[in-house]
Amino acid sequence: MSFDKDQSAGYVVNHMARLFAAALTERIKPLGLSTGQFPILLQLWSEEGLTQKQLVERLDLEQATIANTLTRMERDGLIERRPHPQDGRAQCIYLTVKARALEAPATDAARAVNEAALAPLPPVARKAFLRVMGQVIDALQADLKRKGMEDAEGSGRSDTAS
Amino acid sequence: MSFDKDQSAGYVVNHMARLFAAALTERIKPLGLSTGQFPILLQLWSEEGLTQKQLVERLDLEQATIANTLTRMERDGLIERRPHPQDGRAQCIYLTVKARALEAPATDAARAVNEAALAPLPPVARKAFLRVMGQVIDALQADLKRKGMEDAEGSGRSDTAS
DNA sequence: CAATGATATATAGCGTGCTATATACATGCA
DNA sequence: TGCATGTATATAGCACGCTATATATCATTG
Repeated sequence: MSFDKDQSAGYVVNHMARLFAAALTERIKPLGLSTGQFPILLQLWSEEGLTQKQLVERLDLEQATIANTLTRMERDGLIERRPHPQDGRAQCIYLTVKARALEAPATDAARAVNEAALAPLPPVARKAFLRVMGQVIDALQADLKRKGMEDAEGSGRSDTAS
Repeated sequence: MSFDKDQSAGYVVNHMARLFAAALTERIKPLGLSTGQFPILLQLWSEEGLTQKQLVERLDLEQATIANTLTRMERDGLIERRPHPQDGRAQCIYLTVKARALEAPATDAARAVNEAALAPLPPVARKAFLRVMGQVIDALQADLKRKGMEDAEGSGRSDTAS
């Protein structure tokens, strides 16, 4: 019957995610960074010269999302796109000196956010929290995959209706 | 030193939130609804005729966000904005017949998403998960409040620097 | 009653993420 | 070689959420 949003996992997760984003924004805005750039920077700090395709494979984001974020990062002087030596369609993404210098302060900022968010939880509960979120992520990915297949089949055969 | 995104609460929460949104979108798109409309509908299903201000107070969203979503909902034939009888600045938001009819299927869809997401968790763990998320939300809100005050003070007095 | 300040809503502008589609280059096969 | 197909990136267009600001009305006070 009734639907209490504060008891709905989806609602609470969304709210929590927006608060995480706000807290991270507060801390990295002074560095000239924004939240969407963070995952890409994280990847490039550990492995530079990747193509956009490789970034897409490593981050759980769509190609178009990454392309747009890269454009903003180029505009902001964080990355350079250099032509790929073998493949004329591809580009290799390199960090600027400026972006390389931000690794320590930016990861410190992210750690501070996590620390603030998990402050009320003892270490064991923190690990449990991450583990549970991993399970939920897996369950949702399975659900999306299942749903996608159902919908694709349904258009060809209609005997699944009964 | 290293920063593993899959061990970072902020990253994982963001990922999980996007999956929740995708799963809900799959299920309510056939109803002609989108995720951002959901919290507003939930509120109006239980209490119609509210003003925008009252919605802002009840939902953890900014006024501008709600105003824009209401405009899209009006466009989609889900709500009507009627002038407030006493206050010429305000409007009362009413659901259309169409929107009222969507309560059962839409809340069913949301319940199905939560069920799919929490499927791997036994009931006790589900409750614990919600409880922990509540704690994290409180901690982040406290952090944002603290941060906001610090920044405001800092511009007036500089003796906090040492 | 007029001016001032507060309040309700709207708008501008941006970042993030998505789907769908266009474009440009690569590759493989007739 | 040339054409079809595939792949890497770009672009269009949208929803959602935010901050900052404009506008219109209310309420208060001189």
